[in-house]
Amino acid sequence: MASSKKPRTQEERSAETLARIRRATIDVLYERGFSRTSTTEIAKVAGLSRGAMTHHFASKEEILTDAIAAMLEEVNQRLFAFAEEYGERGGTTDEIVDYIWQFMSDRLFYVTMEYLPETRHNEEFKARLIPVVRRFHEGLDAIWSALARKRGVPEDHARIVMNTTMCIVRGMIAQTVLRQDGGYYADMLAFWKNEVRRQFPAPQKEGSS
Amino acid sequence: MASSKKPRTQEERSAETLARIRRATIDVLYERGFSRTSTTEIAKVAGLSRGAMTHHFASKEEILTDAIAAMLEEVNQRLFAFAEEYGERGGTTDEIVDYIWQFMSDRLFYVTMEYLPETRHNEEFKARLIPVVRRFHEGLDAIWSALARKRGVPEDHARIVMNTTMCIVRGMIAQTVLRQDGGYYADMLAFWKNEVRRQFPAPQKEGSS
DNA sequence: ATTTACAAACAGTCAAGTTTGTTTGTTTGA
DNA sequence: TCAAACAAACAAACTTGACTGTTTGTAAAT
Repeated sequence: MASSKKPRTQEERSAETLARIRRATIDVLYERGFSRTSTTEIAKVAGLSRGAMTHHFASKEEILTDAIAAMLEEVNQRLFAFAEEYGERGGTTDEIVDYIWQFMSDRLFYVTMEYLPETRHNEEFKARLIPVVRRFHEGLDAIWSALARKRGVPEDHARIVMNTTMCIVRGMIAQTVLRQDGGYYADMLAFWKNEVRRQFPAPQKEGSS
Repeated sequence: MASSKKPRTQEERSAETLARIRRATIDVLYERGFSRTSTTEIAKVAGLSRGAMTHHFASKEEILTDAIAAMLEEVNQRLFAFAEEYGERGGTTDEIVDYIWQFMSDRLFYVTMEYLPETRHNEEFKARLIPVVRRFHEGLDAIWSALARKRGVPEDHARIVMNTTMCIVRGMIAQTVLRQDGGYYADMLAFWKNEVRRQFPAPQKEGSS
């Protein structure tokens, strides 16, 4: 019975364990909710002992903020990538709205709703998250600024439309918790896409109406 | 040291105590957050013993759902009252948006954000809240339907604009938790009021553009 | 190339503090 | 006198942080 485990460097072990903890934390947050999220459960989902976690993190709060920050950073990566690709390609406004709706409703904002209220009651928690959230908004800005330049729309105005879009999507996702009705949200999204299209007139072709 | 307490009927005592518990529950929920809301704290804020609460409610969950339902019912009352008064008077669309923003950001949606995620993980909780939330939306519907009839706009369309407005407001309030910037939200609200105005052309006068 | 010493990574247990539901006792109104 | 309204104490269950011990990798010395 030779051990089938390949030897890994300490750094690799550490990095992988941290990743496991982060993933487990977000999973538990999403599936069980903030008030039910215990370090015991996180360790179980991560397949680790609680003692191992105390080696990597000093407190529960540190585990949470680290996991959330890592999650947002990852979203940022994808956001900037999309912004660059989109800027070169010059896509439609509909596409942006769909993209935002998609990645927000795919767990991101549900997880956000779990920890967001905590920041109202925990200054440290809030202080730790504000910088990553700022970066998140820079990522969004990159997308809409690219669009604004292409369409010759003032960036200030683009920013307002962007922020409004984000708020609509947040509000819609919040509502999905108590109201499940696909058509309802589809109608609203369609309506909003129409409005955004109006705000960003297409430069040459692609005007469908 | 004669007791200065006036004798009250059992029903009065009971009703007042229930009201105190409800108020305290919402207060604690708003100020301390869902995960920090304990029955001990609620009792303290209500100025009651925990034992007294167990007489009125069988469980913590019952205390919470009762308080939340009562809060929403009270909002509904005001909503329907506004709808009636507004319908007779025939106010502006700006006014509606302002009104919604006002009562949503005055604690209502902050409290909602505290308990909303819980409904994702607690079916009983959710089942108890869905009917009151439905009534809440009927109240909103009453306002916008009144407007739609006055302006000769299809009610379906009014409903979409209404729901979008609600979602924007929800999303904005959620964002205020991590971003405080009065001007930012003022600009967005102004932009949105403009959009709503476009969707509901004034019947005769009051066209400002 | 081993051996040896050390630090990082991990597991498991314990005690202190909270929280909730229950139970028992007391006061107030019908 | 009886029941509702309230108070207070209790027990069981959780959760967290701290502490102790074991394994795994690293690097220096032989």
